[in-house]
Amino acid sequence: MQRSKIKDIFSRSQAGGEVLVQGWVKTRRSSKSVTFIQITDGSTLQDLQVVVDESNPSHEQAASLTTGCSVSVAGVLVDSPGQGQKFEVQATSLEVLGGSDPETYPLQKKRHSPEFLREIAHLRPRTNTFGAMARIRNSMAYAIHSFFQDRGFQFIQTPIITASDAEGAGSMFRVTTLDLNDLPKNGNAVNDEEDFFGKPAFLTVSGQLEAEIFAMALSDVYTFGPTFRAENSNTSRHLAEFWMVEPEIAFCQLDGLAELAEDFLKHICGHVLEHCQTDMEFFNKWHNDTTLATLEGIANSRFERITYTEAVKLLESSGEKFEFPVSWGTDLQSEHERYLTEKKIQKPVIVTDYPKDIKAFYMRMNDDGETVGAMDVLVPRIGEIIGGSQREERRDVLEARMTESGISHDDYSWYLDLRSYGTVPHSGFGLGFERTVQFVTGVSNIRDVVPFPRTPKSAEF
RNA sequence: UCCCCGAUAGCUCAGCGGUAGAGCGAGCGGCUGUUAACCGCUAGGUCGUAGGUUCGAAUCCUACUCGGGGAGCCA
Repeated sequence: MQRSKIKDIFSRSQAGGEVLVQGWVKTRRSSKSVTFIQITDGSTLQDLQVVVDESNPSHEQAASLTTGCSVSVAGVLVDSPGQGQKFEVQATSLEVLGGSDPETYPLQKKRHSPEFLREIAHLRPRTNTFGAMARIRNSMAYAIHSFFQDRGFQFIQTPIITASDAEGAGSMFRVTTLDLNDLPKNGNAVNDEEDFFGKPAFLTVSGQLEAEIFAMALSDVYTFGPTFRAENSNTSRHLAEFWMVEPEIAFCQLDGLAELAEDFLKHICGHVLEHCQTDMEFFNKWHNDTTLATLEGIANSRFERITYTEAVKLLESSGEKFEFPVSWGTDLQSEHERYLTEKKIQKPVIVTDYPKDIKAFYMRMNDDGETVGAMDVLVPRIGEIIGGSQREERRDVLEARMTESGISHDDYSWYLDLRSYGTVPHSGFGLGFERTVQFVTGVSNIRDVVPFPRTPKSAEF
């Protein structure tokens, strides 16, 4: 008989017929005459109840099952007389595939703290929370690809190892094959020529600059892959290794980019609401009872658009007491972003046109000579979820900004070339995948929305 | 990296100068359909690590390690 996934069993319109189900025991409840086993196979949050009667030759074995055992059960799918489930399986045969010593198995049939589960990251996918998280993460990754594919974007694979070391997005991890206990020296300095690539190499902090290369040939492109930041950031919103989505669009200006960012977030939220209903209801019930309403709000509301200058005025006239004072020319603090998106406007806000001195060299200079065509999308709870800009396409202006920022024209001659040969207005943004999963699920710590979190002083598994 | 808080049984926590406690989990027994079942009994701890104060330290002090909340950097 062919194995049925539990998700498919529950999507049947009626009971009846033989089924073969295989999975892991969540809990078991036994009385003298009957044993109930809840099993999960990860296809859905819902457990399947298997009933083993006293008359069944496997009853003794069934009654000794413990949490974590793997089983293969054949039986008849029947309507469940009990509360709590539509169908159940009346077992005809039961085979234990793998035991699970209850004295040492760390998962119990009760709630565990996220901190404890992180220590057993090889077993936490078996929990309700982490299983639901993995399914939603999967569904969101699918939604990201389908959004861009439907719009004719090309998926570009940018390098993970890079020799560019000044992309302006934070400290980088060095990649080397040199013997750290016996470094080749050139005088007092390390001789990088002896390293694998003949020069220093690093893990990428962003695929943006390389994506721009392809946007200047294929028009609309995106990257979706791992990025690395060696910042000593210890917060619930930062990882040293995380995934980022970076579209880059030729012939597109800042307002078009804002439209795309809004459509993109709405598509992801809509997709999750449509395809992950059971898992989302679980998060809404156990983790954050506002997350479903927030997602529906996003899917159905128009994002607010304000300039940085307007945001500063709103904050100054708010009457709110902030720890950090607001003044034109300094970056918005977390508390300012939260005030705007949670209190003042109460939905996602796209803030544009920031002062040039607090933004990266590649962002396009506005006509006022003071601000650049930058764009941040702020959402409740998380703050900045998307950061992007129109790129500076004028070679002379870009060169001046690079000089100002102390960036080598020689190292980035290829980037400048794009402005010499058929330059066009273009724009792009970056979206932190894990922050988006955090936002969607309402899970408070970013370490719990990624299978194996990498943070300062922690790289287990 | 900075500020605040924490670390005691497998898990979640109480105890806060005088010989270590609970709930859950686990083990054993019971229970004719249960819903993270229920009832009874049992076992389980060098109180994060290293120093110090004291007649006596889980409890007070110092340092370190790890974790949480917030901040900075950012996605």
